[in-house]
Amino acid sequence: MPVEAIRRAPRIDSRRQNVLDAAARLFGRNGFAGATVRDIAAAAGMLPGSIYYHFPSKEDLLVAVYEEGVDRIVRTVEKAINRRRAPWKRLEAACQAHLESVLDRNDYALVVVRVHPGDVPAATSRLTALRDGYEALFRDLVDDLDLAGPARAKYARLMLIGTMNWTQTWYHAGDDTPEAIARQFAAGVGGGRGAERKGGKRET
Amino acid sequence: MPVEAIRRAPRIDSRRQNVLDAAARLFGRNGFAGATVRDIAAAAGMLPGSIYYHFPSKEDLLVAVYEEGVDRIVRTVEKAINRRRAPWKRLEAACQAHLESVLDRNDYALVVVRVHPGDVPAATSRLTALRDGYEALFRDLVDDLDLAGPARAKYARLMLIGTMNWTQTWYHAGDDTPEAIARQFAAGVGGGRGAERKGGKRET
DNA sequence: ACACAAAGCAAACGATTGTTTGGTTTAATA
DNA sequence: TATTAAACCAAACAATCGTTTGCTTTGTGT
Repeated sequence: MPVEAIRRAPRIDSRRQNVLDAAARLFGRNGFAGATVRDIAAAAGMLPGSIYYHFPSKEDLLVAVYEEGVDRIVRTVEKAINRRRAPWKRLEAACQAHLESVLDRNDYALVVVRVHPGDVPAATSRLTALRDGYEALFRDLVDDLDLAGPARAKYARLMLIGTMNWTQTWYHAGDDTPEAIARQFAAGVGGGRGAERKGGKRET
Repeated sequence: MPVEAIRRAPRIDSRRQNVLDAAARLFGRNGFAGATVRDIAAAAGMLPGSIYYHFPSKEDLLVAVYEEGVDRIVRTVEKAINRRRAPWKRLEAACQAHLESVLDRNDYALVVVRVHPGDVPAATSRLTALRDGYEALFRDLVDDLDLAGPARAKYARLMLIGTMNWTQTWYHAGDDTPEAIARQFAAGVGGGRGAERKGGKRET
């Protein structure tokens, strides 16, 4: 019986999640280099040094936030598309879910969108892999459409992801709802086909 | 006659441009907070303090780079579209010019794409205005198309700009040429209409 | 050749950076 | 209640940050 097995139950009110939330907020707003450990600690209600009880370094903290960010978007999008069957509706639902994550200023989603994997040299490949894993989700969605050729599918996917992640630079409250924007985007790559008509029938 | 008029001719080999180039390189690669004055000075071949002979602050240096960045893209795009007459060809040429600026790792273009106006609080409105001024160029191009309604025109513009600026996150050497990508993008928002066929006739 | 401004060096400034260390509080277990 | 690990504070560390200052070099017009 290993010694490590003898452990107390962790304290209920662990503030690790507070640190993660604060870090997500500041990384998402100011980027990796622009957010300081002191800012994060203050936002989490503790002193700078206390951060290092929960995470061994600033970079590890960023990776943890990034992982949870990808995890949240994946879960949100998967839940949205699991309720649909028609390929175009599934894509539209995925776009809407993604856009809501980004446009509601969801801190974790902003980190994934804003922080470049290259900003953290020691974790570049890890962050890239996470991002690629998420985008594979959209690859499947787009491949299920009946687009004219694999090239169009590839670029439809790239256009959608790029377009959606760029919304944070121009969107502000009062603009169209994420739902309306998602419909426009999906219709955009659809090119007259697909799900852009609200209650319309399918094309022949 | 004002005293300031009595000035010598500036030295020919002024290294102000070297500083700008070095700053563009590092701001574009590492962002504003991620690039240090020392790095920039070293890349320009001088000591950190010497930067402040040419620019009063790091923020002013960023603004200068950003201005030149916008200026370069505007000139490049305008030159590209002035040779075309057909609206779809003009849009396609503009996209190609923009993409070449970004994908050839043009340092100045990267700064405009990467640095958020909000990263430099003292100059946010200035940078936003510059960016908006450039995007107005695309507004005109898209409005000249015969898209179904102003909403579609607006989102076609947003999709194009977002998509193009996002390419830097996935593009690497060996991928399709900027020309091919531009054609795909323009065809994407065109939706079966427009200039996606290479030597094709215009639609009726 | 001389004067003078442009351009840059050398060296430091105080502030802030990520991080470490040792001690202290808190709460759960036995 | 005594024990023990979890969780955090308090204070500092060396390094690096943007920036300033005083002095020197470089080049150009007269």
